Amino acid sequence: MEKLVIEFIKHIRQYSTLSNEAENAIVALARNETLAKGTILSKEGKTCKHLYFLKSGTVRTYFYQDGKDITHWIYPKNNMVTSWHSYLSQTPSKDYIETTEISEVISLTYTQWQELYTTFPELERFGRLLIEEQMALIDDFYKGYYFLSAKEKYQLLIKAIPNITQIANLGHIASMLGISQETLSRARK
Amino acid sequence: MEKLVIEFIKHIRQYSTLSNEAENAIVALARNETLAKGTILSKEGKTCKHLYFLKSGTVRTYFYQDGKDITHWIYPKNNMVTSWHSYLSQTPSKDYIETTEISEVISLTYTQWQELYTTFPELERFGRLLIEEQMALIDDFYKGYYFLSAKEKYQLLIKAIPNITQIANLGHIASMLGISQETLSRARK
DNA sequence: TGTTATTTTTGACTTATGTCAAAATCTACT
DNA sequence: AGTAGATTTTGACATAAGTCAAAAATAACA
Repeated sequence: MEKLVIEFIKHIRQYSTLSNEAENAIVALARNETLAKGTILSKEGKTCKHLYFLKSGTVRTYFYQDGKDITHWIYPKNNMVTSWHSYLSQTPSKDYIETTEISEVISLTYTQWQELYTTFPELERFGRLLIEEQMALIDDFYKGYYFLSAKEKYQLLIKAIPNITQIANLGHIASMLGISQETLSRARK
Repeated sequence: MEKLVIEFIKHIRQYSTLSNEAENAIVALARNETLAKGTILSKEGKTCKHLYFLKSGTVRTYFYQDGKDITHWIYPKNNMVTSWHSYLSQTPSKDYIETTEISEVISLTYTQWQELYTTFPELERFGRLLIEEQMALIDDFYKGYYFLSAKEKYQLLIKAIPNITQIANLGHIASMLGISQETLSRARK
């Protein structure tokens, strides 16, 4: 089990150089979990308190709009996952986060991170670079998005998450792209 | 002119406590400019090197898709502005940034910020909080966006930028929302 | 291996929004 | 104030994508 945290440390090291003290602090605080398929990590109305590192498995974030289940994003393994708006502003979430297959996650809470940021500047750097990366991805992905046809949207997603068809079903992918399942089915031919 | 930098310092102070040394460093590096309407701050193909604080005026970011001018976002005064993907990754931009009226901006370069981050932890905190705020805004704004009707999209924008009709014309707003100008014109009645 | 459940595809029809073009309104400058 | 330019609105029509429903394909499981 402890091995999982080491994977997370390795991940952080890709962003910022870690002192031994910072590493020890993270190892001491991090929670390791192996989660069954369908586990809910965060739900609507609750403030998302955790920032997760998904070591293995797949996670889907979704919300309900007019009673319909809309996929927000699908996260393959080795990604940082949370309900960004809720986590960053510590206000109630509109999202659900669920595992769509058996998954291993390492997590710390928002409060723990705030303390780590103050104590270890190199972790504050990690925090900054992490969000910057997410921001750059989003800024790029959605540029001109709504002027694309259903087919072009699908192609863009394939480029962003090549194995998306292996880790998510059509309905989830379609709602993530903002198109109907039927249209997506027709588009990919 | 120097007064402008003070406004920027005030802005930073809303995010992080500044030491005198950090404040002096920013004052020494910051560039103040008053820009005529239509000034291009960054263009397609070039790497966006500056992070701007828009003290007064209005800025529009846009790009070309199939030869059409698509507005990415409109920034009212007192906002931090840059071409996020290009600035954060220091790679060539797809965006243009232009003032749509006479504007005052204070700016530092990406390189300057990297040095400031390393020297002053409180500025690294500012950098982190700034990008976190942007991220939370985007995450919230676009949630379920493409399942909204033209009218609902417009209402969402009004909520995000109440004075948008004063600072941008219909065509710019429409392309920003991903709808045609005609549809927007009909929707807002 | 047969049966049931789930997911994906296909078909028929509807609709919101796009496109092109012209008219109307607003804005700015001499 | 009057003219030219830019912006917004209106009209007519085309079309991509939505919806509802059923069939086909795939996966799950006894």
